[in-house]
Amino acid sequence: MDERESSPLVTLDALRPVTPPRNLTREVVDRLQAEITGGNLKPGSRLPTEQAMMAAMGVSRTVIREAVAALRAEGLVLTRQGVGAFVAPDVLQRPFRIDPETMGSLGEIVHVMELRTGVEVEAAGLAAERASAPEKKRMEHALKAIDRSIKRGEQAVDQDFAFHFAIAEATHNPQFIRFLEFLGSFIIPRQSVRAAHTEPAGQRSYLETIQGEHDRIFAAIRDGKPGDARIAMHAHLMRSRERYSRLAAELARR
Amino acid sequence: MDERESSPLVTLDALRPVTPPRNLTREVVDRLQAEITGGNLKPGSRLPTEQAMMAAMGVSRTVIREAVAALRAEGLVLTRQGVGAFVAPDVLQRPFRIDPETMGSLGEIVHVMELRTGVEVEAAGLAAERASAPEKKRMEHALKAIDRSIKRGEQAVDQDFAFHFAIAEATHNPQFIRFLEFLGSFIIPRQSVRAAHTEPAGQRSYLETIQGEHDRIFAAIRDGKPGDARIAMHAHLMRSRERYSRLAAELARR
DNA sequence: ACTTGTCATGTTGTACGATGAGCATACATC
DNA sequence: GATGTATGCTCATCGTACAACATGACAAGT
Repeated sequence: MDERESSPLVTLDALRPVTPPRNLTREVVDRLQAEITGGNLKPGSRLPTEQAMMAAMGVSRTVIREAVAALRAEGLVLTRQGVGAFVAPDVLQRPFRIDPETMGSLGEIVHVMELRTGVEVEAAGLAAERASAPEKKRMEHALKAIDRSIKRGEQAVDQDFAFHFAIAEATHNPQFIRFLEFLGSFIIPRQSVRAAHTEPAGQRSYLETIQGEHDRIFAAIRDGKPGDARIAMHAHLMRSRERYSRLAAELARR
Repeated sequence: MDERESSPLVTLDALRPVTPPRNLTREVVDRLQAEITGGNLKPGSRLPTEQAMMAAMGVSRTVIREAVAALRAEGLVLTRQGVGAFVAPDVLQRPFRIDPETMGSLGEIVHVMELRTGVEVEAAGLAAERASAPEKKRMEHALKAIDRSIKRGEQAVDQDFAFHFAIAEATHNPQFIRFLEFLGSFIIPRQSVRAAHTEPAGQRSYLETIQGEHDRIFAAIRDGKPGDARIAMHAHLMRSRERYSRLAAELARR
């Protein structure tokens, strides 16, 4: 019996990356955050002074200050020079996040696409009400850029996004622009999955079908028909969603 | 002519809270963040050393360290003692935030409501496709709770939200639930403005009108009609938006 | 009585020096 | 080639000092 084969250090469980240790700043952030979210430190209330926290936690002022800077960046705390640090009044207003880890699952991608559908349908309706002539021109240019990309045998990913972005801009509502930018971070995995499952000839036909849908969306916006724009955008995004729903179902069967 | 009446300091425009100055840490955070989100500092790439940044920006190491702590808290940067600070690999996947400061403006409230419209319209359509019998029951109970609150002379704020929340749950998509929770943080100012501008008798009539709209939404969902659900929800939220658009226009004229 | 000015005290913001801890690389040894 | 050691670099923490800001108390003026 070889000794090395029974050593626990040779098992796969041990041979994985070592997690870096937490530093003191992280520890202080977590403690203060727990006090805030746990309700012991109410919105608007004043945190202990730096000196008091130093004494109570046994760390230097640097660690306290860096922790407060971190909490400030997270929007949990406001500081006023000469006065003190305070729990932010709107502390419960946390950001909306999509965990990138969940985007590895096709089912989760579909969920995000459903959310996107709602936002983009409403954007199309608002754009039809509000788009200026230059903004309509921009959409038209974006459509032409998609055409050119398809002719070159490319997938028109960036150009596709630019078209949708132009619609968001035409809403004259910065929240739509920002939300689409936010969602833009999560579009890439979708595109790569598309590339992986479509043959070149079928892919071009597919892209041209999508471009037809784009044309219908644009026509409704150009002609100032919000209802038509919504319907066209909804149909366009519904088709993409169905494709991914089918993929998700196939993978679930494996 | 009294001198004080012509002094510019007596006008309402000057007599508002003075914005505290940005500190150096904030300045450094914004600069580094711009480099990261602007693409000059790629995910995984190493930031300049603390000494280099001190020299380049003309600030002390304290300011640099506090800025890096803030960026770390926002997930943009990872630090390794002895090695350096690095742009986080998944840096482009940022949270979606609504700045609470902007919610003091009625125009911005309308923007957020427009975004919410898109999400809730799609949620209503999906709920009509997917709601189970218990979930429909939950919506029905929520409607009854609104009725009871109105009869008591209350504004049914929480009950109203519960009805919309039940719809989001019936989508079987956690992103809708999470987004509505996220938006829930911003609903309160809307409710308070509503209270300030409606007389008691008109308010009850208004709430009953809204409840009629809720009934139409619920009927479409219960009967499994996604198109009708979307139209009813859109009409419901459009009316709220128009009210606030009118308020914003009135305030702009003052 | 009310308003303005001054001063003392407290608190955050910034800067700097020092030491320790962790990491990567270079070089020596086997 | 593998292992051990030394060195230099960089972040983490601590401590001191001064600047800037804010608040409250008290005095002086009207």
